[in-house]
Amino acid sequence: MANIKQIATDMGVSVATVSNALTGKGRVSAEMVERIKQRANDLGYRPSLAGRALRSGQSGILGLVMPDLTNPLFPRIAQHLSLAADDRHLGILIADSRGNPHEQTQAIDRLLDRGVDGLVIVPQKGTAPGVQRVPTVIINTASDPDNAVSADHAGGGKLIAEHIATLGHQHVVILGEDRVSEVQRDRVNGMRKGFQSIDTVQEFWGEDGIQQLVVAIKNGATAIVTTSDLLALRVHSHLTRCGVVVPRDVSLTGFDDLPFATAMHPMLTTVAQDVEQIASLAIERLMHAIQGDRPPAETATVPMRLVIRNSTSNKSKTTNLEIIK
Amino acid sequence: MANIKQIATDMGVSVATVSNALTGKGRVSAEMVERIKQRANDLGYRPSLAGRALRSGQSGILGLVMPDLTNPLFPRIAQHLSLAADDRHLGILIADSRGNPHEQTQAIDRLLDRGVDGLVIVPQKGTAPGVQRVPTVIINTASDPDNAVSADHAGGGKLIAEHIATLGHQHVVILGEDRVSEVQRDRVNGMRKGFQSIDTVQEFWGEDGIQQLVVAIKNGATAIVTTSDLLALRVHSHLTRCGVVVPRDVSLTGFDDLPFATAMHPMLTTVAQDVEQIASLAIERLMHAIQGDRPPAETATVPMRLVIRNSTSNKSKTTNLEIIK
DNA sequence: CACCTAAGATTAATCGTTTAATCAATTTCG
DNA sequence: CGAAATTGATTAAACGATTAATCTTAGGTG
Repeated sequence: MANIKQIATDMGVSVATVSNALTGKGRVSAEMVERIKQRANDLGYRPSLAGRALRSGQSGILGLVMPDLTNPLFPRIAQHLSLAADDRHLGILIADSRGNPHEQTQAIDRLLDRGVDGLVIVPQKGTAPGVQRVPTVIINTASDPDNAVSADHAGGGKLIAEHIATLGHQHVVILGEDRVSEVQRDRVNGMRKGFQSIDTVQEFWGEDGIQQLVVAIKNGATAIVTTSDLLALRVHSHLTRCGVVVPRDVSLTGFDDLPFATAMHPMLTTVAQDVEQIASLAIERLMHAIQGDRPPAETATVPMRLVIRNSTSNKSKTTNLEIIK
Repeated sequence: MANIKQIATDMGVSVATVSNALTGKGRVSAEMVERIKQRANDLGYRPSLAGRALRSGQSGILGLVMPDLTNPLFPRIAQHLSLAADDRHLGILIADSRGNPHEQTQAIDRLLDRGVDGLVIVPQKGTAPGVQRVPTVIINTASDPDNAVSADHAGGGKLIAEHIATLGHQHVVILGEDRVSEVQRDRVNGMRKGFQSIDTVQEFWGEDGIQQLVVAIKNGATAIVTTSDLLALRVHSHLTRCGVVVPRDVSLTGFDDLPFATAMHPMLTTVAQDVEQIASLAIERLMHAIQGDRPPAETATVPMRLVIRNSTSNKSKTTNLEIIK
């Protein structure tokens, strides 16, 4: 591996001159700069980031902590984070917090030990990682007052609820996945706002909730609004098994716009996060913080986008339908 | 940040002694070791990986190159790789090759520039990254002769085909996603092996292939065997729209056992990769190569596992069914 | 012409760790 | 008892880059 000393001796100058020429600092004659760059290029010289890191105290690496790497959102977040980081010549080191808060702090510590310059944390449900030794940005915890970037989950909930309301539904059920998750609660709260003008709003949670659906439909519910696409797929399966047809008998919505949403039949009406903007905002804030600028303390909220497909339709005419089973 | 020199002056010894005490090398009295460790602990000392990396020439970081971070397999690979790496105190740096071969080499270069000790590459469809400056293991290209770890895609194809054959189907169609992908071709080849005793085997590819399905079914096909779960979900949607009921009218299988496979109705019969074993094998080989052991040159093949659910059933009695549309 | 300035380059320290070479003191053994 | 071996510790170099301080030379100025 070619290093700076190699180039220096080749050109008969000091290492300092080479460093200055390559980084554009200090005073080096234009001609010398040119020759040094040429030589560096010929040698295929790549600066040692280890040497640089040691000297500068900065590793050029950001850590990404996810509650669970199999989280369906992880790929997209990772991808856009990675893209945004590439632009700034940063690397992304990943860590899995394996679904429990204790491992989460361990994961953070591992990254810290590696000398990451900053941290992007998607926190475990119900946890709020405290302030760290390095600049940190939290993703997707709307209620966290600290430096955070989040999709506007409440806004998204409101959006999809209003869509349902506009279609004329008067008896709806909100189905959440997990009460512990702040994100899910935010979504549900937003939905309730969007449903203010509606006669009957029921709220169910989890697997039990799915079981109650058919009864609710018998009692007149014409729309089911869920807090996740996976949940919606599960509901769709369950309803199909029970002879309920979406969207003819009941409208159904998801949340997050996962890849399979378009592969379903009917294609799922859902609400999408602008993951790209969230990622670039996160990196931007991190960079500011790393460079010592005081970051804007408030949470950055990124609007969600309603994606209307075929799983929602006007309120069906028949109020009570014949349910099989 | 506490460093080794700090501890040294605190204890009135040389930095070398501290280093030796902490790493367990060299000769230090047991009592001194104890005291130094104690002090290091009190100070919350964490060795600087940058210093260590510079000195040793090893960064303790592995690079993971994926064809596309949104690849549905990515989360699981990343997770298990991350776990296996943690055990060995290694970090995982991710890079996205953004779907094209050119960016793939760029991604590899970026990781190399960062001084990764090894590379795990899940290659772009149809590409075979050459030998790199650092030990490298390729995942999921069964035909690559070099150091590679792969699920036994052909074996998996054979497995699922035999399952269909056992159910009595005599007219089947194989549906592939993309001809360019070696993995997909391996799967299809395996399927053909499992279908040797069967009367009629048709082979379709891509979106066009989906369109031909209904005609094939009209002509007597009773099972559709696909090379991916996502494709199967899409097929299922399409067939449902056409009034074909799975598995009553036709059996359907996927490949990979993605998370949504159990959320479908019927739950998808598919074949699962043992991602955990692939990941740990990959890391293991990488470690051997990094430590200079000559690695086993041949490809490590990890068997796949048949996951029988509800989307497959015995050949239906009616040979030709009335297709709506 | 003497003096000051600026350009262009060098010297040497520094970041934190590892490790080969060395040294002093103690123990072992013929 | 003296030589040799062993133990416990130190010294100093090295890894590759950055950078403040310094030096040398040439050009400009009064």
